[in-house]
Amino acid sequence: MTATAARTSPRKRPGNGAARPVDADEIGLDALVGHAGYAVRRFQIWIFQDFIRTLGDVDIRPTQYSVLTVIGANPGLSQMAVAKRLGIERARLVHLLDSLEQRKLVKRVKSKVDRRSHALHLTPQGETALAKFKRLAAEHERHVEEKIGKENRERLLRILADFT
Amino acid sequence: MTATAARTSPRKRPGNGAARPVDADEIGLDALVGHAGYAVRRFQIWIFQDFIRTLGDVDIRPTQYSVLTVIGANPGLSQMAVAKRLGIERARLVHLLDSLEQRKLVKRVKSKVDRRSHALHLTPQGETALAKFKRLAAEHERHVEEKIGKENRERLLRILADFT
DNA sequence: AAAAGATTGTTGTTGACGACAACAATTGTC
DNA sequence: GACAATTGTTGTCGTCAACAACAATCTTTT
Repeated sequence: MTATAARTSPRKRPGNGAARPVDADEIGLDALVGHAGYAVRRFQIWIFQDFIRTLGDVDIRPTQYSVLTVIGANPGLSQMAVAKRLGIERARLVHLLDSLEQRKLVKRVKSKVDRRSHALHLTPQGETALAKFKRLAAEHERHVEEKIGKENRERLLRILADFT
Repeated sequence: MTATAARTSPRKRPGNGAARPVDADEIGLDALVGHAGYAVRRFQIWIFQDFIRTLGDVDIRPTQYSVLTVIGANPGLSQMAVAKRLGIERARLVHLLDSLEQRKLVKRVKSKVDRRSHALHLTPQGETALAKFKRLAAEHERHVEEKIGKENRERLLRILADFT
């Protein structure tokens, strides 16, 4: 169908200077409810907030967690490799690593193969810290299950598997 | 299971200053692949980029589109009502409306019921423009279908329906 | 081997966005 | 009428993506 069919249908009180106080959820979203992007955005906000709250005591944000996890699973990676794999700008990764290195979780080792690049490694403290982070992240993941349901979460992971 | 079971398993060449150039996608994500948040984040980035590109000619970003859609479907709403409904900070909405009002798509009408608030309306040009935006947004939505599949998209919308 | 081009890490800028805090004008409550 | 709450506004701060520029270092070409 063409879009002319999607008539907007002003609900009520279309007037001009009305603005009677509306009851919050009686507001229609119209075309928005058919858009995956809108639902995904709202969900992502929720999920990130829960992650940040759940990992609040250890002060680790989602992006930091993803960087630590990838380095932990692939020691010796260059910054470029990590950035590409996670879809982060290499400029942004610089600050992330600065922070993680100050906290003694990661160290940059000058590579001898390519003296431009740094080989990234977890420090011993980084390893034990990451283990704790993973425990908390798993707890966060349980919150997701409680929110959307166990089977829905798995369905969602399958649907979006290509994007990881 | 407890998290100690999730042993990280450094893949190969764990040494210290290695950093041999890796082949991009042979990098393991480890724990990340079990996290809904990571997949959702990557998907959201993809979907927003496609939206921005598809609506690039008319220079409309996702948030602007959501604001226009809600106002179009509920003329006369206050800024507070729109902000609450879309989960936007009212402070942020001020700038969004400034921009949309400069482009003559929206107008703020001083409410006579509550002289603190503004009743939001689309201008005539705003109406016709929104119709075009919706057409383009529908095209973007088709891109999503091509990417994840028609039935997967519907499944996803059902799963995340509560967040809209 | 020297010159030209590409890559890596870094620094900086821009703009969208969420979170907060403060404020004037106005409304609601007691 | 005094006092608290709400609405729009302005401002600051920190996160994040997108670029652009740069020095140091490979890689390729000749």
